[in-house]
Amino acid sequence: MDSEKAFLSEYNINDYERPSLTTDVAAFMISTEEKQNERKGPDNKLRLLLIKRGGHPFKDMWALPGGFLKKDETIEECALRETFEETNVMPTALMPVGAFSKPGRDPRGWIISNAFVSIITEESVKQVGMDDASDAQWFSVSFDRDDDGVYHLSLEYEDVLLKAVLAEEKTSFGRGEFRIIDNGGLAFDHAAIISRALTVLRNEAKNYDTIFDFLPEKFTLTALQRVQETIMNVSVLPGNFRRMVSSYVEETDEYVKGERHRPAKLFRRKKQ
Amino acid sequence: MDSEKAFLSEYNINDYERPSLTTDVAAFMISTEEKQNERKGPDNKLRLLLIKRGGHPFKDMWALPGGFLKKDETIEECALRETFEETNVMPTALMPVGAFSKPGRDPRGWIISNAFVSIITEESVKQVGMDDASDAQWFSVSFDRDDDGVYHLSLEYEDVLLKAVLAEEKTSFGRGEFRIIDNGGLAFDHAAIISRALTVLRNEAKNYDTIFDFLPEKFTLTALQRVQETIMNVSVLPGNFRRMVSSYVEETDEYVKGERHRPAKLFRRKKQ
DNA sequence: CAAATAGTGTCTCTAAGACAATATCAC
DNA sequence: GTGATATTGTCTTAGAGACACTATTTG
Repeated sequence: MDSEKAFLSEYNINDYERPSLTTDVAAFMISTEEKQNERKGPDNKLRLLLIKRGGHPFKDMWALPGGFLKKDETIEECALRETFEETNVMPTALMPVGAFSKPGRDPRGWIISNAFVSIITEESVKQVGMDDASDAQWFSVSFDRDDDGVYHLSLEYEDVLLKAVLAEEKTSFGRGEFRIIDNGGLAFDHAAIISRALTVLRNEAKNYDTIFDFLPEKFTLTALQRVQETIMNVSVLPGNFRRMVSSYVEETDEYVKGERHRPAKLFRRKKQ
Repeated sequence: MDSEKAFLSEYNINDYERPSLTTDVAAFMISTEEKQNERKGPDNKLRLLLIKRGGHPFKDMWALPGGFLKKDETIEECALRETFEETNVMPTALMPVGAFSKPGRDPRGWIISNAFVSIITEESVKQVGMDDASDAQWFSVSFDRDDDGVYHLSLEYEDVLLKAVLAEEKTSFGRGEFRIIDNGGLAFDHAAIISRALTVLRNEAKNYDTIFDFLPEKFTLTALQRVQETIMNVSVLPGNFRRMVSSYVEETDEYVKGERHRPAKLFRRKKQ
């Protein structure tokens, strides 16, 4: 096919106008709040990694980590690289959330973003050791639909409270699209990206397949249950939960001792 | 915030190297093959819309409809526009499949594609009236996993037979990624896009929510069942299917008469 | 022993699969 | 009537929710 070679040598990609392409990453973690009262187990919270923007636009507002795609990398590689550069946290798992392309979503111009959900284990966060004065912080997440069908996304870190309000527009498929009513102090359209990311995460957590990424290799079934409950914002009876995940995990012969109650056996994910 | 205004007036997006962005659309239809024997109902086939490439690269090979994103349109609008321009078919529903960004996927250069699944009703195809000599044709689809875990994608239209072979690479999430072993005559990485699109479509069809988009407003339950069975490549007992979709549909008082058997009541989708 | 979590067993309810039986048309 | 699909009902089974009960640790 010499004519194909000839075509390609003539072809100049710069003849056409092009957008910029970014990735944004909604990195979630489950944090274990240490016991506030004696004899009580830990409390779990779903947390989202945000960075305070140091430059324009949206200077000093909070945003998802992410940045511009470089040549010779995939968007997944870009998402990992940017997250690590900006927060020092390296995600272990990435899941696509979708593309955001509405004209005007970025005041700098024609910029399309491909967004991802990622999952970080508490272990790896502790290793990084996040500075309180850092620009990157873990915000606790709450996301609910009120009786009028309006969604409220609240993100909280120490004395910073971001409260965004969104409406869901039905598209031809079941998959809804979020329209921002109040961005609550979040940069760009990140309130909508976060809402969609949470929806994707919850949908995925139904399969008992995603939730393992929040935990270290060996874990107790109770820890696994707390992860599930925290993501889905539901509560399950322990007996039923154990039955439901039983086919996804296998025993080890190790135990967690030293707690003020019966030791729990450690499990690991079963490689099907 | 005058400093933000100042920043934006200084900002020149052309200072950075950018990719080109395209959309590709995997448009599916269920075709009703007319009865080959007397007294027998119609046979259904899942079909995919492909176009024969008129120019380089991959000249004369078959590809998904799609094209470059224009300024001031969303990627969804681009997907609809390009599909209509290239095939004269206007999709009624679009569902995102993901972004394809592996370097080298397009010989013209740095080009990222966002792919969609779309669904076309047989009705609207008949209205368009597709020419046999046209560059756009509906290929019947078969997609199966053999015992070795290798996927075989076969697309057939008259005497054209495209047989692609793919492997599934597990990613950190459940969602697999398809690697092309043999593109079977499909342009670019479209064999992988089609495989992923079929996976997304099948996953979605489980909800009894997507399948209505394949049919006109009023339909018989048997027609609905054939759609479901064709997409999922399974067969269901009629009684059970009726029970399962009963909450998604509502009766009309119209019937389809003139067939050689008991007339079937027409149903419509229930607006929940 | 008390308090707490770990872990097991069982009842119930529901949704889905199998299958049988009846209904109504064209010819 | 015959052959076809339409439509309804019932039996069975698998899985999830509710709940009660036992086990094992620390203080």
